[in-house]
Amino acid sequence: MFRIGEFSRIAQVSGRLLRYYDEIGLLSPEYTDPQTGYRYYSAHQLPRLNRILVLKELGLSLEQVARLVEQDTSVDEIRGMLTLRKAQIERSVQEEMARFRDIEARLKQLDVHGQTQAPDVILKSVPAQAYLAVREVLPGIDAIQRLVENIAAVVPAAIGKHSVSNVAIVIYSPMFEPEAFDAEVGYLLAGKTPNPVRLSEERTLTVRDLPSVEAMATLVHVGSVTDRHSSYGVLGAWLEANQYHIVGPGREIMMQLPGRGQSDEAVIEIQLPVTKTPHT
Amino acid sequence: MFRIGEFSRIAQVSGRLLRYYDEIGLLSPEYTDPQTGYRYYSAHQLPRLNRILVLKELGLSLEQVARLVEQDTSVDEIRGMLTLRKAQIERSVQEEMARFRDIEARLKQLDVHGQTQAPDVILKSVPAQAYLAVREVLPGIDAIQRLVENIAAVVPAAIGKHSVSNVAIVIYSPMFEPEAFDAEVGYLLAGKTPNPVRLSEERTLTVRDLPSVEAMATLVHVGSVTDRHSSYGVLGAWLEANQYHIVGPGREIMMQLPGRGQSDEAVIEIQLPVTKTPHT
DNA sequence: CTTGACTTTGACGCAGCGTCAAACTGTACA
DNA sequence: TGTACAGTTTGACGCTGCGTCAAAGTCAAG
Repeated sequence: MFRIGEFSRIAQVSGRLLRYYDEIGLLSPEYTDPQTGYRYYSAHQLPRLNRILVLKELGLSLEQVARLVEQDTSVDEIRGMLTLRKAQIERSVQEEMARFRDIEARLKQLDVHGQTQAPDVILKSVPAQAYLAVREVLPGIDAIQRLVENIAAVVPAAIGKHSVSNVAIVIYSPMFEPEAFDAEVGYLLAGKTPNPVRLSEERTLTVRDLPSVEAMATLVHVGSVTDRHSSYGVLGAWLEANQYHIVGPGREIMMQLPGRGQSDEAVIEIQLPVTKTPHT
Repeated sequence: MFRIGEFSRIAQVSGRLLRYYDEIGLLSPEYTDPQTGYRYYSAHQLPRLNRILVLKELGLSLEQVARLVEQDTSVDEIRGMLTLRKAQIERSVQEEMARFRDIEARLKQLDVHGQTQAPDVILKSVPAQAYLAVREVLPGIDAIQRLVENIAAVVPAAIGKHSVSNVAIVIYSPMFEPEAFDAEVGYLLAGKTPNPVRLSEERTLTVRDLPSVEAMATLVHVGSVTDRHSSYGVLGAWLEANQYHIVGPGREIMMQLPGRGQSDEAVIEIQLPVTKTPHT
């Protein structure tokens, strides 16, 4: 019989660990003196402790380890837990390697451009959204901008400030036709769905539904509304580097409209629906 | 300006996270109402939040993230932290893959033998140890066993129970010569170094030094002293599976001597010094 | 009997929030 | 103008697996 100090030296573990395992019932000393509380371990408990240690090193939780070291655990259950853990490891290795590549890309960017200020791309899923908008083919980006301002001036007043959230644009035309934008412009809705809003003789905003998107590569553009292309460039580079490609119409959410003084900074979240490119 | 709820929906994070980041000074709202404590966030804070989120996803601690998002952090420091993290990831991937292989081996063992009771191999380093022993070439395992019993009966009484720890055997002959064991037998010492002990006319135990070993593959054998070979088999299989090979004399530490009733179970830790086999 | 090495229980700390709980605030509607 | 309800505040505990004191009790040697 060993006292806790000697036993811990033999097994190369700390006394605190042994006390903790006793506390949670994972490994109790063979005998505990009821007077003094002193713990006495036997050499026969070493195999159990060792098994606990190796299972723990495999990354299993102590709760799982506790199940596995009970001898009444069926072989099937053991197999199940190990198989599960194996799958977890596979996933975590994949994730770690993705992080690794991401860090490498950032380091390369640091070396090449010396810049640390590129906006960050975030991959997220967005839910379906009610949308009060009008779809049109517009002759240029400034036409869109005027329409946005027009809508921003009229709509909140018409249906109540509290039931709209942000101005959003959905761009259906391929990115590279600057002369004929096929786009939807309008407000994302927050509260209950309102009636259509007449903007002018030719334009009426109606309620539509923006579908949910599982994987949306997004980035927040801050600055002038006219130089969004740089942000699109960053997004495009990210897609390429991370093996994604575009699978639908992009969106732009105007988190903050530019001030009328025209030099005020706008904040726009650019969103592109994507899927993982099957890697060769 | 958004209140915390809307801002958290926009950024796809929980309100609790935003409050926590405020608390630790990582991201504070642009304005906090001094009367009510209400937090008001601006769209311009989204890029910072997003940067925090991606850096966190890279596995950096919030403390590190806090450094990186301060704009007065030098490019070199950023490079250093990312490079460090990259190295960490490499290590952790290696470890995960080792665990993966270990689990696979255990699953295979489950399938083939249906057994869950094989003793567990533990890799550890052992420190140098004072050792009171005699070295001899013995004609067989039972001769060793008798010598062990002889020593166990004489030595503790001679130099005091408290200054010895366990009987140990060091085996210098290659494992496969059952007829001529070149071995050291004696006691590991705990307290101060004693004088030599005369065991019989021909045999005297002297104090030596067991060198420290960095990597020792160990396993605890429980049962009869005569069937240690099965445990050696397990150890050998482990070495092969994990790409280790033996680089020195093995040891056996008798954690628990067998009872005189001869059927009593002994507990022996078998130790083999190893190094990693360079993989092709 | 004293001393010094060991051991006991108890408590806090860690990282990064999730998850209540109790008490306020803001606002839409009647 | 009152009220109901949704949103917000601070505060606290929980989680995982122990490491690290601290104060108080125990053991064995001299």
